[in-house]
Amino acid sequence: MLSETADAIMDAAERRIRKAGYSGFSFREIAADVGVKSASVHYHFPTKERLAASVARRYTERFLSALDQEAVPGRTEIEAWITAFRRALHGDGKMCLCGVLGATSHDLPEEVMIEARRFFQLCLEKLEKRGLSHAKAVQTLAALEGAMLLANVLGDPSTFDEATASLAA
Amino acid sequence: MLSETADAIMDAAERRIRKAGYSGFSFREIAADVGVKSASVHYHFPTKERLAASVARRYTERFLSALDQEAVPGRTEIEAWITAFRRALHGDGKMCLCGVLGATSHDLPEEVMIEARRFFQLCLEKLEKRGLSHAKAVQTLAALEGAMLLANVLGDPSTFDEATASLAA
DNA sequence: GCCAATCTACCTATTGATAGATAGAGGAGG
DNA sequence: CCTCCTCTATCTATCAATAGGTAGATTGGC
Repeated sequence: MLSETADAIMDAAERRIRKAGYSGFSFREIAADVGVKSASVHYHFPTKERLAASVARRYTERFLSALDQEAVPGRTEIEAWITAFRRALHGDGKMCLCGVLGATSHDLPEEVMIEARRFFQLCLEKLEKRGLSHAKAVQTLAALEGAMLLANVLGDPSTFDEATASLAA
Repeated sequence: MLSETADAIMDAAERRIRKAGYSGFSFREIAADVGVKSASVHYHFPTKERLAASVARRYTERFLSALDQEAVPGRTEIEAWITAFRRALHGDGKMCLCGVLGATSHDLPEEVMIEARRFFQLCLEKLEKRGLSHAKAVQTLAALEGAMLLANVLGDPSTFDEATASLAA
């Protein structure tokens, strides 16, 4: 359903949003990344708000499905979450996309804010479905997002492992 | 040493950065908030980079000194940290300023990135000075920043208390 | 007179977005 | 096979608004 170009646009937008946030990327930058003109980006995604919202929704879907694939026998549920977040951290985009968006939540266009919030709501829902209390689910997700933030700002990926070490216990 | 106007400029800049990040505010917006022209903002802070870096440094100083004031008898060290972060959350700016900046760390001008990183380094140093292991310090700070992020994006301040409930134990 | 502080006015670059032209693919009908 | 039409996807060119930053005049207190 999505053309090759639309896919490449979303890839470029995801990379840039994870690095610089919603107000830190432009249509022309995305277009240059993909190798087209900015008008072509508008053809596939009429507004910046819609582009960012589409990218956030795709990110959420991919993240939740990646989580399912980390659930292997002999590994606790929380270990699977740690692994999934660590993979997101070590990919070329360093931060969680919805973490970056969520940090400036009060300045986002509505559509984008809703998608960012949805990521966290679905994560909590999933954690609770695995038997965690609401409080424990919130604590786990906060610890994982905070660990990514610290690793990012300190420029040291091993900080993520240190920060999440006690979660598995 | 700092004029009244320079102070008001930093106040406005801090509010806007906490809401929208480094690329989410402009000299003209700050000027309008304060009630002067944008050229006057440039007079006090020649570049955007220097303004943001100054704001981040002041935020760090204020935060660390606020921490000291939360250290009352009969309250554990970690309870003081939770209280200090909760105060930052409930102020008009919802997120931790250095948390917002740190999320887009890889896109910041160098001076600003250094100040954001410094906030986290000093926080860790202080936690370790109170007897926490490095790992425990990292876990605590990650949990607090993550708790702010979740409360912010979910639009529910009580999430912060839920997320930090187990830290005091 | 001097100096800090503010102003008006402007510069160049970039922003998100739109209009309109163009090129090519794929049918439909003769 | 050929012509006409439509649709998709891209382009060029442009818009008004806003960005960060600068030059130079003005104001008012010491």
